[in-house]
This record gives sequence, C-alpha cells and structure tokens, in this order.
Amino acid sequence: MSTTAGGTPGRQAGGTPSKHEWLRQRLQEVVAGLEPHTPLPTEREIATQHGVSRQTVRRALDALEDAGSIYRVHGSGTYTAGPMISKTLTMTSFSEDMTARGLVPSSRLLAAEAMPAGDRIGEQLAIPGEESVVRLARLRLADNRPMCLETTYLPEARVPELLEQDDLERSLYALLHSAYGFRLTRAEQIVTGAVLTGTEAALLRAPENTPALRVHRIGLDDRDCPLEVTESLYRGDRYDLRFTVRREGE
Amino acid sequence: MSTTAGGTPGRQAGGTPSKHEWLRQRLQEVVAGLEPHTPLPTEREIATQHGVSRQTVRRALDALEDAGSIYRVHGSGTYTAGPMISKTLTMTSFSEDMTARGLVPSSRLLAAEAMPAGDRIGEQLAIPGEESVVRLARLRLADNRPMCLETTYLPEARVPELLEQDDLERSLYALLHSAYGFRLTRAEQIVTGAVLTGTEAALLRAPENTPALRVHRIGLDDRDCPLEVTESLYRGDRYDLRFTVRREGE
DNA sequence: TAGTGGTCTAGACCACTAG
DNA sequence: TAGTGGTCTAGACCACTAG
Repeated sequence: MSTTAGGTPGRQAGGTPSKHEWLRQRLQEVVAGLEPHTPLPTEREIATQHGVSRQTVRRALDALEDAGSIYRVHGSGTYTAGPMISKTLTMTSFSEDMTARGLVPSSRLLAAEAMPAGDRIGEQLAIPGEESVVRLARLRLADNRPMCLETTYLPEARVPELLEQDDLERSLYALLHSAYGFRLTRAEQIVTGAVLTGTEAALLRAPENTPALRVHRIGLDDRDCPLEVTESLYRGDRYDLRFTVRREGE
Repeated sequence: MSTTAGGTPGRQAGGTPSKHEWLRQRLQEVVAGLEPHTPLPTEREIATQHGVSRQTVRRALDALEDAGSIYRVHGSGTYTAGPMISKTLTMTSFSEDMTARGLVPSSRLLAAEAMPAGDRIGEQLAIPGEESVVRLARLRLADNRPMCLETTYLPEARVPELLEQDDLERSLYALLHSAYGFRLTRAEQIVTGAVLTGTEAALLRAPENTPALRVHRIGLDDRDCPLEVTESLYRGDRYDLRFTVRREGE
C-alpha cells in the first residue's frame, strides 16, 4: 500500500472515497488521451503501479467497460474503445439532460394543484385512488426554446407543503432531495411515438403533426417505492434519445 | 465446498459453468416466488447454504440488482423488489424482441443488393466511402401484421457471399454468428420521433401521419469494430420501448 | 451495540490468445 | 507455451441501520 506522489484515495468529506472509484477516474483520464484500440497495461501491472489489489483494478475496469470506454479480450488484453456517440442510459432529470447536451434548461410552471390520484396514477404510485396527489405541469425550455411538456404526479402525503415551495420551476429532483431527503435511484420508462396536435402543439410552438416522443416514467426511491410519475412530451425535431446497449449473458 | 443434493455448478459443455451465474439463477427462482419487499437471507447465510464464498454471492446479487429483481439497503439487508414493467435495455434482434413480447416474428425481404457505402454509412462502418456494402431492406411482421421497416448495411468485405445465403428473411444476428463467426456485443442507438407518410405508410399499411419511432443503430463486434448499421422505423401505435434506468454514482 | 451490506487484499487456478 | 483476462476463496475491516 504505497502513498504515491500523485495522491492516494484519501477520505474527502462527503465524496466517494473508494479506491476503485478513485482508480476509475485516474484510468478514465489516461484512456481519454489514447487512440482507439490501444492496449492498456495488464491488470497485474496496473495493480502494482497503483498499489492496489488486482480485484480493485478489475472493478475500476468493469466501470470503464460498462461506460463503453474500454473493451477486454479474454486471454489477450484490455484496449481503448472506439469513439462513442452515446452513453449508457442513466436516470437524469430534464435539467441534467439538457446541461449534458450543452443547452441551458429553464422552466415555466403551467399548473400546480392537489387532486385525487384516480385509479391509473394511484396504481402506479402504489396508493389508493382516493388519496391526494400533487400535479405539476411545466413547459420545459432549452436555450429558451420550447422543448418538452412535462406533467408530474407525487403522493401528497410524502411531499407535504410542496405547493408552498417557491422554486417549483427549478429542478424537482434537487428539491425532493434537499427538502424531503428523498433519493430517486431507479426509474421505469416507456417511450412511444406521438404527433403534436392542438394545445400541445401550441404550447410547444410547433406546427401541427410535428413528430414527438412521449416518455412515461415511474421514479422509485432507494427503498424501491414509487415516488413520482411523469409524462413528458418532447418535440421530435429537437430531441432524440441516445444510448448504448450490450449483449447480455453469452 | 459441499456437494449439495440440489446440484452443484458442474461444467456443462457450451453452457455457462460459473458459480455466480448458477447461483444467480437459483436465487432468481427463489425471488420470483416471494412478495415484494421480503428480506432475503444475509449474504453470509447464502454463502454458507450454497457452499460458496461471500464474494460469489455478492456477484450473483449484483446481477439480480441490475435486473431490478432485488434492492439492497446498506446496513439493513437485501429485499425483493416491487413489480417490474420493464427490463434493463439489452441488445436484442427484432426476432428476440418480438418473441419476448409474446408475438411471432416474421419477415419479408424487400431488397438485397451490393452498393458503394457512401460517406455517411462509410463513416459509421469505419470504411472508405467507395467500399462496397450489402444493403438489406426488410419488412418485419409480428403475428403477421406489419410492425417495422428495417434497412441494414454491412461491409461486404466482412460478409462475402451474404447475398447468396437463402435465409435472409430470418434472424440476421443468428446468420452472422453461424456463417461468419461474428459476435455482436454492443450497439449504439439513437431514437427519434417520426411520422409515417407515402411509401413508408403504405408498406406498413398504416394511415398517413401515424406516429412512429425511428431507431438508428450501429452494431459493434467483440473487438469494438462497427459491423452493421441499421435504420428501423416502427409503427408507433403497435410498438413502444420499455426500459429501466438507474441513478449513477452517488 | 449487534448485525448487515460495502470494500479490499493476497493468493490460487482456469480459459483463452497468439506467437 | 508464456502471458492475459476470468473466477473463486478466506479473511479482514469499514459504514451504516435499527433496536
């Protein structure tokens, strides 16, 4: 266990102090500066160089492989991957998504009210249909141009006085975390094709029959309980969904 | 290392003989029979019961967590997850996708020809634009109803005499593996909204302006080299895309 | 404070690649 | 056949939960 000049993991307050995560970031930087299909040092070499066990190296490499930065050939070696268009899909908020695309997100609150859940939303939030939910309708903008219509439903019992909050136009995820301590860790999504008509087209300032993407999402907390249902309608001419998929098993 | 009555891993020819995979399947069966939020035995107990190390147990549980079958609470325990609508997105062929949805896939070959790649396709396949590609256009059916229009481009140099194959209407993935030994392990996908018009609407037997999903895919082999570019146009009224996303880091 | 999952190690052996 | 990644173990200690 050497204390290299470059810096050892350390235990930053609030950060991620794990060795494999620290090593992952180190290796990511190295990989970023290499041509595609360049061999990396062997796992045993990396382990020795950084004073960690081979398992820790493998864990860091696993993360890089998942992210599509490297690929491994059994019996041969580890190599830098080709250029990537897309990333592995992860759970992001609209704000984060737009920022990652280099756009400036903003929001206009269209409606904020309490109402009975009803059967459909109630079932998805795992609460009785008579129970109250908070409904937020927002027009989402990117670089001040309409991008998406978003309607979110939350069980009122879990977010009391949400309607009294004054930053409902900002990131809801951030608010849920800071004001209520919730951590959304997983979401189930259903994406369908759609066509903009009537009110939707008008709000998004798009011509009638503009293609669109409808994203239905159920957000779950770290205890696997539904916390949020969101219906998003994206302008198809300004938005696409990019992701990497892998072959499982085999 | 006990040889339990239930059966130990064993080394089946061609199968997946790893202990963690064997244990994963075992645990999956157990989990499937339990109510949501039921605690599982502790990792140490599972290890003892199955005569494996705790790391092997953790690896099996990691897979179940990724698949959304369980969730873990640090310091507390491991629990069965709530009901799932969707699965983690993995790379599948049309045939596999439809079969998983309980539909019977079939196919009608619309065109099969060799042609120059051109700049756009050439760049995506990482070959010069003058080089030849095989182009396959297929109408994909599910339960004998038009579902999707699919056009695939492959570098002819890597799939010689593909056009002479007589089962081009069947699964292309299976053919690429059996006839050429290729393994597609990763794909990058871009999903956009679309509207069916003209020829496309006619071929899919859908009314004009039917919403649709366009999926652009670059398939990569196990050496991370592009092997296939496919453009798919799905009828939006019959098809949706379902998947689970997770919050990364944190 | 007892018990749980999370991280990490040193070492062994296997499966596969590529000369 | 030497070298690589893939699997697995036994054991240690830490961070966190929940009574």
